[in-house]
This record gives sequence, structure tokens and C-alpha cells, in this order.
Amino acid sequence: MAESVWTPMLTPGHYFTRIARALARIGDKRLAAVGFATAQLPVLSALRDGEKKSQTELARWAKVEQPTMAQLIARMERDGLVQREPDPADRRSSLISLTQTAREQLPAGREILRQGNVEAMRGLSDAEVETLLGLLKRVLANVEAMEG
Amino acid sequence: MAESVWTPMLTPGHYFTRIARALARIGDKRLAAVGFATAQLPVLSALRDGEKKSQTELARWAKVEQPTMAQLIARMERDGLVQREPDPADRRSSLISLTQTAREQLPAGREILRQGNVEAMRGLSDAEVETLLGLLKRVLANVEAMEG
DNA sequence: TGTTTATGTATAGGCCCCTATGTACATCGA
DNA sequence: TCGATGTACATAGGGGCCTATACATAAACA
Repeated sequence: MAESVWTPMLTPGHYFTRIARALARIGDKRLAAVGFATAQLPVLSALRDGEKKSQTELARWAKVEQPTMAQLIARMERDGLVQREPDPADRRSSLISLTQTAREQLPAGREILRQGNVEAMRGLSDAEVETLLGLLKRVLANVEAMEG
Repeated sequence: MAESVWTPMLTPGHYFTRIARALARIGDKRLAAVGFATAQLPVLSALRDGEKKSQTELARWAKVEQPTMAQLIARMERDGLVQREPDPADRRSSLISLTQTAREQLPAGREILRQGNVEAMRGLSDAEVETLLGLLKRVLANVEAMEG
């Protein structure tokens, strides 16, 4: 990709990065209206029906490392979105669940996310969106296979 | 995207995020062998032929905000990859250029990046890679248009 | 059952990215 | 030429992600 002038920014990797960053900026700005952030969405969806899950379960679900989830949960707890209770079956662990406030804002947050995805795909036909999703899954499988 | 069970992780946005993160992890690990990091690549390429550029120019080139570039340059200077000299034409500014060390490692870093992109696209035909790049450009244009 | 091994969390330290803000210097126009 | 406006950097503060490490408790097993 690009011979004479070496431009890492025209590389697929850089496009992924820029799109991901832009989506996070936009999502965070819009979700702030209901008190959420994009990084919290996997947690919110995992606990949406009153489920209680451990930090490790949430980390695996959201595909982030455990200390990352620990920080995220800490911020969410600080902001009144989740609560912890000791796990009666395992004294190392605590169970995390959504607060009433978080549950109430959930539909609004969900709608903001949906709308954002629609706008990001604007101008793409349904078939093109399908194609893109298929390619993304294959690339994701490739890069995750590269880490072994 | 997913009706009954709400799963933000099956959304295009989350795929972009995961791919970008995985590419950064892989790239950083591989580039560490030559003393580079993925975030530095735009700077390295901008200054590859002995050019001298200001921090602001580099920020615009790399598509990051000025304070982000300030930190990046500071780390690169600490690690002996770049050097600063006062800009004779503007006393607010300094000109940044690569050190001898950085220039020597450049071809190796470039090759690592190229190889990484090849592996990430494994299994995709040339036509599919073209399709993907075209879709990425359109999505990037969409999301950047959303920030106004 | 006692010891090893596995698992759940916490903590420390670091990179990268962002917004908001302040300061010094450049520039431009009245 | 001087004041208004713009531009280059620095600094402060925070989110989000990662690796490495240290504990405490569980589980498995010799």
C-alpha cells in the first residue's frame, strides 16, 4: 500500500483506529445526555434484565482485560450506575447489578446507540452493510489469531 | 442489529473497536523489537527523509489533537527517537526531526507494519481488500461528518 | 486432608486519546 | 503602531485500555 511515499495513515489499520475513535467520541458525547458512556454499553446490556454478574464474567463478555473492567465498574459505581453485593457462593467475588437509575435510562441509551450506527452506515445499502460486517468479522478473526 | 437480545458487541462500532485494539496490541508488541510503537508511525513517516516539522503540523498529519501529539513527542524524545530545535522563524514553535537511531530503524519498522497488514487481511482476495478499504473510507467520512 | 493449582480481585504503572484552559508570540487591520 | 484576533505550546485532569504482580479463596488431587 503506497510505494514511493510511505503513509501508515492510508493503511487499513489506521482507518480502523480513526473510525473507532470517532465513534467513541460521538457516542460518549451523545450518551452523556443519559449518563452513559460507550465503554459501559456491554455491561449495561449484560445486566439489563436484573442479572447479577461477577467482574470476571463482565470482562469476558465485554472482551476487555480484568483490570480494565475493574476500573470501569469502579467508575460506574461512583456514578451510581451499578451496585455490588457479596457473592454468597464465593467469598472472593462480588455480584454486580444495575441500579434503578441505570435501568430507567437503558431504553434511551439503546436508542442513541442504534441511531449512531444507522448514521455511521449512511449511504451504504443493506447489502453493503452485510458485506462490511462479514469482512469485519473475518479481519477480527485474523487479528485475534495473530495474538497467540 | 439483534432484536430480542440487545448486544452492543454485535454492532459495527464494537467490531471497529476490537479490531483497532487488537492491531495496536500486536503492532506495539512487534514494533517494540525496533524501539517503535504504532502511535509513532505517522510521526516517523512524516519525518522519514530528514524533514523538520512543528508539533502542530505533526498533530494534523497524524489526525490527533495537539496535546496528544505533545505527549507522544515527549515520549519519543525521552526514548531518543526525535529531537527538537527552535524554529528560527517563529519563537513559539520548535522543529522536530528524527534522530539517527530512529532513521536507522525505519525500514525495519516499515516492514513490520506491512507484514502486519498482510496478516490482518489474510484470506481476503485483492478485490475484497479493495471493497473493505472503500467501505472504511465511506464510513470514516460518515462518522467525521457526524462531529460538526 | 494437606498441598498444589486455578481463579477472582486489587493495585501499580504506563500508553494513548480527549476536552478545557492559560500563556506567549504573530499577524492584521484601523 | 497599537490593539484585536489568531496560532503554537504547555498544563491539568480524566476515560479507557494494557501488562505485571500480589493476595485470598476455591478446587482438585495425591
